[in-house]
Amino acid sequence: MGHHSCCNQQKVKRGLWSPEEDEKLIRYITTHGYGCWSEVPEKAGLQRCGKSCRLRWINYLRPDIRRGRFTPEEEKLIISLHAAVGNRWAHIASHLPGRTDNEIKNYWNSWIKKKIRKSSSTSTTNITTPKSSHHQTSQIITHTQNHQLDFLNQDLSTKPQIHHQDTIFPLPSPSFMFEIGSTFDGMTANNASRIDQMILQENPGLNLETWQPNRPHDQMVQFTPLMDNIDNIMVPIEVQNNCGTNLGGGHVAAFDCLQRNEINYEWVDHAQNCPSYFFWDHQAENGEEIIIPSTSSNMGTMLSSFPTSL
DNA sequence: AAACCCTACAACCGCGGCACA
DNA sequence: TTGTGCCGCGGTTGTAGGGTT
Repeated sequence: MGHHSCCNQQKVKRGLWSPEEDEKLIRYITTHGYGCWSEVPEKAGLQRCGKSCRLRWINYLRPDIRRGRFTPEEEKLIISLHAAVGNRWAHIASHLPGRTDNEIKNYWNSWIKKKIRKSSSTSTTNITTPKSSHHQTSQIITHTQNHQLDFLNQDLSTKPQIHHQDTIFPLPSPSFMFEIGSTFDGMTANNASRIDQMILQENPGLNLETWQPNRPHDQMVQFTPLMDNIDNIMVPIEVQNNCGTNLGGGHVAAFDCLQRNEINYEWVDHAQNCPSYFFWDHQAENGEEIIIPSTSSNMGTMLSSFPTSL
């Protein structure tokens, strides 16, 4: 027998939930919570297995669920996220408040069907199903290294919320900045690969002087994510000396325009082929950057405390 | 009016991962 | 270290209800 023999017991009811069953479950969960799902059916007086109760509550009964059609914004977000992470429905759902993984999965599957039907009924060339677009995106992710997408794997529920009106560069949507090239101590740092255009959209017209007048060689680029709830965007970089020799590579975190006082680096020294990390604190200085060495363990802490945009 | 088809979405199933003894 | 129980995830199936023939 497998893990869930409880669902095969004869007394356990299956299939659609009746309004009476819903009422029992709602009454129980709202008064007792749901610490242990396996205990819920008995305590709530239901002839169901705990798993079925959990599913019913999560996907249908919980009060913060959002019903109705997906908005164009939600649809765009789903498409972007799916392009980035594939069929990780729970992860995609975590970016859409009130929507469940099941709902998004169902929506996507019907959307796929529609698209396939549409494309097969029109042209035989240039057919693009979501599956093939995902394949293309996977190649991009591999190329730019998976680390660049670490921000997609974070639990965003506990992140501080920042309001748009606080931004230094007023934009209709949250934005991030990072250096696409900079010069320091006779070395240059460049981002090693192009930014995934499906995830970030460049905002033209940034005033560099406004950013950092004492470092005119720096090239700052401002990007707006095509998805909400993004923080900690990791951009691959390479550093060369003034002869063009590669000194190392790693990732630099793009930093939020709203709180541009933190930059995190993950750095791999090409000569020693070992990772080291440091934290670049802009707030502690007066126009001078101070590099504070740190360990890989507190790197994780810093990344998780990276400011969030909404 | 009845049979059939299609679609949306609710619900189930098996599996992997985790916690704990 | 291993076994067990549980949770959560993603794939899949079932079903209600509306539309079409």
